[in-house]
Amino acid sequence: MPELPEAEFGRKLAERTLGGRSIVRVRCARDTIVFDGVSPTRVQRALQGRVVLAVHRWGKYLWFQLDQRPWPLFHFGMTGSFRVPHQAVLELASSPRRPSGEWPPRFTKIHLVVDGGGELVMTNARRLGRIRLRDDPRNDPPVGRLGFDPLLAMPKSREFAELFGKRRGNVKAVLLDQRFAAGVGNWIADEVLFQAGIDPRRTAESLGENEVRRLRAKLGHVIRAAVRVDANKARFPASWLFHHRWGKQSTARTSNGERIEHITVAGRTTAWVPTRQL
DNA sequence: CTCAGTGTTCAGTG
DNA sequence: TCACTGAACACTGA
Repeated sequence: MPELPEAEFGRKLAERTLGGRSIVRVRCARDTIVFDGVSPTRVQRALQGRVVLAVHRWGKYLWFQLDQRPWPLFHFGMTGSFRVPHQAVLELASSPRRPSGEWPPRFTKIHLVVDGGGELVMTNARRLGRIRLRDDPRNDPPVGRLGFDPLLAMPKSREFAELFGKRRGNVKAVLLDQRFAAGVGNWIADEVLFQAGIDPRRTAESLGENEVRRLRAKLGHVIRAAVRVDANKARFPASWLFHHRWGKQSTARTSNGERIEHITVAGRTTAWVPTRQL
């Protein structure tokens, strides 16, 4: 699930559920991988009794601003999400399948209950997600090493071109590099390049001024559009590559009938349209 | 049964 | 320092 729009949806969900509340109960799974550099017990102690003042996001990372440090820092990996007890509308947006009746859900790593009865869990089936504690999540690593957040702090055109100009390697690798733009993942990178009409294998230095401007504009556009619909894929515009990219094989076509090809770029499966991306 | 996958990090190489 | 590759992590679903 998790690229910037999914993380932003999780942020809103957490803030709506926990904001201004004090945490009255914490249950942590015994998981020594997802809890990274800190025991589940220590996380439990750090959160128990604290007030959640706000929930913040940078790129794909989320953290709680509490009335006392350290603060918890979350990353969803490839399969994680924040969930709250059955709320049909929200479930639709966060999980494509499984109406799921069980609570807490399977693969729950942390389960929070706040005063007033609100509840939130983080699930993580594949265990590539992480829960950490940080004194200053925004500035400590790993968040401190991230580049700009395209939703919160998109650089002006000129600065964007400057940052981009320092990069080597192919343009898709640059988009995926979290030290450049925080929050871009595989499908967003492909979608942006598709809409900008740029071949993902092109080197960064081969792009002209107009292409760099287009790249910036589409990056902002794709992310804002996905955030606007709470990362609900069914509501992404019909023209997006996203809906067709998994057609796999030679049958995959865009809404205009153009052939979609699958290749490996920057070590990731890449869907692109050779007739449109030059 | 096998393999790829909406991610990150690290080791090794050039 | 930078960039690239491959592997590791863990598990599900095609």
